[in-house]
Amino acid sequence: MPQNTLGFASHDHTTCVHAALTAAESACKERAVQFTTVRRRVLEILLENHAAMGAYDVLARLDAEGLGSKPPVAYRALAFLVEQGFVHRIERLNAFIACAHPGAAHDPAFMICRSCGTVAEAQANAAMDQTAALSGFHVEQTVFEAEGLCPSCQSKDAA
Amino acid sequence: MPQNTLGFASHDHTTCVHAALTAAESACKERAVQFTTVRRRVLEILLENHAAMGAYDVLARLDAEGLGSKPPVAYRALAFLVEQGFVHRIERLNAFIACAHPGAAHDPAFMICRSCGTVAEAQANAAMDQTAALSGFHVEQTVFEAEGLCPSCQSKDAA
DNA sequence: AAATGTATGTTATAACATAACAAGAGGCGA
DNA sequence: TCGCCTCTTGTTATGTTATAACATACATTT
Repeated sequence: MPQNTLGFASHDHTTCVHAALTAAESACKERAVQFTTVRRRVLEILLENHAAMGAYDVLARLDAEGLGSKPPVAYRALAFLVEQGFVHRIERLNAFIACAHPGAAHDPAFMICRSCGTVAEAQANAAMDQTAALSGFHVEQTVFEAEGLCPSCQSKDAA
Repeated sequence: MPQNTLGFASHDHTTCVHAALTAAESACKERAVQFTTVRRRVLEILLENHAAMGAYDVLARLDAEGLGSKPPVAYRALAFLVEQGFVHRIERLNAFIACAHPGAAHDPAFMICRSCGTVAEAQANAAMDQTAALSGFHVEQTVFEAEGLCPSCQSKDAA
């Protein structure tokens, strides 16, 4: 079930950011949870360049804006955003990235370029479920990450 | 906590440990790399109960046996074993587990029980490669981990 | 012995993450 | 209004995971 890969292609960024924020806002209203200043700002920071950022990188930004300076501030906002599905955690990098498919139910997969650090989100298929079902394992969450070289870094390698 | 289970089934543990050590030993000979005391012992520790262990847990064991007490000792041995394919890293748990299919070329997938902590290794299919190929990404390594409930913990849940 | 390559020992610190408790802000019923 | 409840944020302190950097040891080759 392949999908588009925001990460390696250019796009209309302003529209994309706006769409993501709007989607998050309305999802919060619907679920009766609060889209507070800190939470909103963290999502905006992650959306800025679609990069995977460590919790402490996010925290540094918050601190610069006077929104909090202690690790729990960042971790709590990130935990909220991950819970709500607006942000994904990249285990391989101990980092976080804004969801590229806001609103859609999904089982994300990531392609991580080891050279430039770009992370692209794709749609994983249900491959794991099959395997798991055979052993009676009940899957609740999946981590599916590939590390390698993105198209642009492959070209540079060849040069 | 199930002990001496490979995945979610019991097995002939003595034979399994012996096979894994023998396979590692001959692979090292073939590749002209050294299967030193520390490296061998770390693999043995991980094989003992097929559990995923943190680097510091492994280090505690090494320390108790006088084989080293500082983090780099454990991390270096683990890095070697991962490089050689005798051990896998579980990103989700920041932990390490002995390979359940020594010698076979593979692309491992893991099922992690959030209740009892048991980790089972399965064979991943090439699902990611397909998805990645469409975007021109060159996959070098994959992380494929599922978290959920193992058969035995599902039963307990129902009770 | 000197040079080389690989492995180990050690110090120090970086990087990532959370427990625990205090304090504010807002809603809501008595 | 007051008191209560809940959610969020602020802060201290610490726990956990990981690596850089440099020193030493040990075996092999020349």
